[in-house]
Amino acid sequence: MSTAQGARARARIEVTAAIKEAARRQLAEEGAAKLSLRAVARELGMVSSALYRYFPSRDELLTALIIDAYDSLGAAAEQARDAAAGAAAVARWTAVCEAVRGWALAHPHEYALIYGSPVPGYAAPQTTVPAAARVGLVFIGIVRDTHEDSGLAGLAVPDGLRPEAERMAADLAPDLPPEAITALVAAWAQLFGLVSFELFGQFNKVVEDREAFFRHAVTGLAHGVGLR
Amino acid sequence: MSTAQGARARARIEVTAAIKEAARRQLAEEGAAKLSLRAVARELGMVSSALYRYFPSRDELLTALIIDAYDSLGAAAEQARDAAAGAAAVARWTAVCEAVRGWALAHPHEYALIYGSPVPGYAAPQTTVPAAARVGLVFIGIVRDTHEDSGLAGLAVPDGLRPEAERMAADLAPDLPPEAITALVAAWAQLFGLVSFELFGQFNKVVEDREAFFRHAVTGLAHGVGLR
DNA sequence: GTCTATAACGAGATAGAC
DNA sequence: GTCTATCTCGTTATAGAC
Repeated sequence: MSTAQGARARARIEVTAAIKEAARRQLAEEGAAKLSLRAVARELGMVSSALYRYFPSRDELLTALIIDAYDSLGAAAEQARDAAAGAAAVARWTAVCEAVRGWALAHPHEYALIYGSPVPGYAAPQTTVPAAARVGLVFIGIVRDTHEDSGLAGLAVPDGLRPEAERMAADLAPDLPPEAITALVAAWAQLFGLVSFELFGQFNKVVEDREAFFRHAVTGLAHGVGLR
Repeated sequence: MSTAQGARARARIEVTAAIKEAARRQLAEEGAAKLSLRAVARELGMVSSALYRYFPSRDELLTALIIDAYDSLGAAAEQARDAAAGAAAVARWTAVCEAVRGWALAHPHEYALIYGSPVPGYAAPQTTVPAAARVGLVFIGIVRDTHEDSGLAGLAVPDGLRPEAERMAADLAPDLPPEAITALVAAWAQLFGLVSFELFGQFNKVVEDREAFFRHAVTGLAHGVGLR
């Protein structure tokens, strides 16, 4: 009886994975806006209604893909952070940035799903938030280590932004100075600007040696958050 | 006869504009991936085959929308630059950045069309390049003015990036130092990272006072390209 | 209980004959 | 330019296999 349940549970996990895999393939070919349950079912030799045992709606399948993508990116970032554990703060920062870029280049359609244009008619639920936060937390961790260790350099915030900076710090990392959190959020957005421009074709005929360019740019971002 | 031709030409321009307008509405509702000539025709009370007199394919209609969007954004940037003509370099820089953000907030779907995920199965032709370059040229102009006037401050490029920096400078602005062009291209991508994060929902529950945050972040970008 | 398959709905897209 | 027949889609109800 327990083995029967185990087999069923295992089968369920496998089918769920197969559905998501097929959906990711479709994501690459048609884009998120055209993701269709029927096409996924067809590819798997199933009938569309059978998919509803695994995902209650098309939107929930999309949500699962989004969470998987955020988690995969987050894991890549965490792994890069751990692999660079002994290095200086700037080196750890750039290592994580390069892991983000590497993941994006390896998974362009999943990247577009989470950091590209919103899917019309779809609103991501709050369930995606923890997975989405993972990358950011890695960067916060690096800044926190430096803050506690050698301190952060050259950060400032104008008076007009002070309340918002304090609000963000209270929300995201109460142990860090508001100036650092403000710079961090900006650097976070700017990092993904660099990745998106490369991935979405904006650097075509502009930047050729993208790896060197990216490394230099994210080193600048590291300095911008007070790492030295 | 010349009046008849004039009227015909005028009608053609009007219909073309109506088609693009309807297409933009569809862009907002269904997204670029689902832009369909048939739906556009329906909205205009035309038959789909009639549209082919104005746009030879869906892709050409998309291209026209993309060029219009780039031109509209470019014009907004140029206007902001001209309006701030007398001000200091950093103020002119932030004014143009704020115009970019303002345009994006006012035209979110057109922004997604040009700076969001690529449309599956569509590749933008070279015809879009001049329009796409307009915003960038505004920023180059500000940096050039400062370079010629008071000079640029604190720019450097590592040895590994030197050849690429020189290649980019030769391509984009041979009269400017390669360090400045490198910083400028990075700032350009980072600016759109800030705008995209706000527009695509990444700042939800993170940044509340977006205007103040943006102003501070782009001031940092201005410093990053050597403006003081 | 858990799953898959059949059939159907209403809506919309599409292809082709006329 | 119009009409129609045939596709697609998400989703549900239902019946039966395991």
